[in-house]
Amino acid sequence: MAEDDRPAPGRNLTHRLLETIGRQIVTGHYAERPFPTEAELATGHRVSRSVTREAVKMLTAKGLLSARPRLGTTVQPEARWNLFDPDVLRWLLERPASVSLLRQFHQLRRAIEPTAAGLAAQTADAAGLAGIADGLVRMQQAEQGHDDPLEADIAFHVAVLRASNNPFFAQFRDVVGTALRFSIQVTNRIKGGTADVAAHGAVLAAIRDRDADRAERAMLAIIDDVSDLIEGSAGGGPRA
Amino acid sequence: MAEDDRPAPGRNLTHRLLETIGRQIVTGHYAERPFPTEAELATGHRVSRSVTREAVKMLTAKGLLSARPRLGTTVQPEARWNLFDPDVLRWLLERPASVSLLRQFHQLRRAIEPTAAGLAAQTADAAGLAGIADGLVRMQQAEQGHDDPLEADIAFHVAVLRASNNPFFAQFRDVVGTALRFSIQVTNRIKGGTADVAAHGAVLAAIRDRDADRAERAMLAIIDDVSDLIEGSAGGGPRA
DNA sequence: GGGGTTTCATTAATCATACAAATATGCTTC
DNA sequence: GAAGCATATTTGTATGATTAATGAAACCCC
Repeated sequence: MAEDDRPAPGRNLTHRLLETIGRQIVTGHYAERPFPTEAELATGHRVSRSVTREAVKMLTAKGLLSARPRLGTTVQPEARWNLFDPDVLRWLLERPASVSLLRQFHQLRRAIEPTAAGLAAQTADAAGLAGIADGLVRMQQAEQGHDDPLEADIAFHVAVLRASNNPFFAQFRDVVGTALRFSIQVTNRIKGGTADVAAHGAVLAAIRDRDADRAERAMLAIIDDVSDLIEGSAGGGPRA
Repeated sequence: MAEDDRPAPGRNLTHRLLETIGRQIVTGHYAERPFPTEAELATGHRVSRSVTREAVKMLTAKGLLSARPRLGTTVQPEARWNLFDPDVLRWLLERPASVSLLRQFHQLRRAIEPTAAGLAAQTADAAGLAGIADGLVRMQQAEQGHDDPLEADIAFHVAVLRASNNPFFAQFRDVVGTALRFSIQVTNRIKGGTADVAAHGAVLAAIRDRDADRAERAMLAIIDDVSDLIEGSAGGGPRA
């Protein structure tokens, strides 16, 4: 038993078990075999029932599990999972065939980020603008080796989401961060060119000018640029 | 104690407590006063500590709480909440000043749904098309009093999200459903006109024709139509 | 034999209690 | 004052007993 029971670091036993089981579920470990009962989980992972129950309850809260007396604990269909949960998102990356996942990320970014940029142009306050400007500065510094280019890029995009002044858009910070970190792995060293920083600068300029339409288009250009790399060279979909 | 401790129906004690505390947190009950300790929660709600801990763990999983020894349990800043969690979404509606929330919903729908319609036009399979068509039929029947117009409307929009073949877009079914149900309350009886069904029919037609661009625009028209009602008559933002 | 009802076994749900670990707080000491 | 230490508080972990829900099997009546 416990064939995938790597220690999985965490603050306490419950979080460690949460990580272990969550990863197992998302990676399809229980796709065929039935999910164990409370007692089996507890003995299998050498923890008490309290710890087991609390971990199961957390996974239930994230939509991954469902527990009912007599029926036992069962894995929920994937459609019920809270995909925007940071933990679930992280576990998703650990399963194979994730190129399609990256494509889905970018389809989502394509919908969200241009609109967020447009909203930012309409509603961003001083703090919001400062955050975006700071992200751009970091990207410029990264070009000269004074900052991490990936983290700077993420900071810029997250700042735009925040500046939209809509908490729902801000929720996508994890998705965007994950997608960008993941892009690097797949397309292997795509960012860092000067053209890229210029394109980001264009977004900031449009937002500063309160030109929502231009901000949208500028952001869309950035994302399509990456999408093209992912698709090979098949072009970026609709909107001819 | 327990001034907002309505029974809150639920399968079991843990879920009942989850509902009660979750609603209290989201509605700002603990904005000023400190969050109680485990022991206080247990005695205050007349349940055992196990039940309390499991409810707290579920709220932690949804990003609403954070617990550390000696520090106690504290409410997380709103930016950490998993706003797309169906429970959190539902609790959000119970707090006042929700007109801005409705506006935020529609800003999100405006970003998501047109893109989803475009993707559906590109990738929808037979089942996806059938789902959308079924939603449209229900709307037509609702017009003649044979179905609930609100539920039919929701079914249509959710079907489009599903047909996008991107699980992330499908996640927004709760947001869209919530937004539509909520719209009814605020704008009071806006749907049901024949023009509305025709607009939805246009979306389906575009998707059937595999015309992504037209599908996007048709869906955008539907959403902007509702947005205009929400904003009074201030028009729908960018994209002149 | 068929259809409904009851019983039963299984499993999660709940309660209660004990002890362990972490860590702010305040005291003590230098 | 500053550093170190004792202590009290709060969450974390473990365990045993009991209750409630429920699918499945046994059963009974027709």
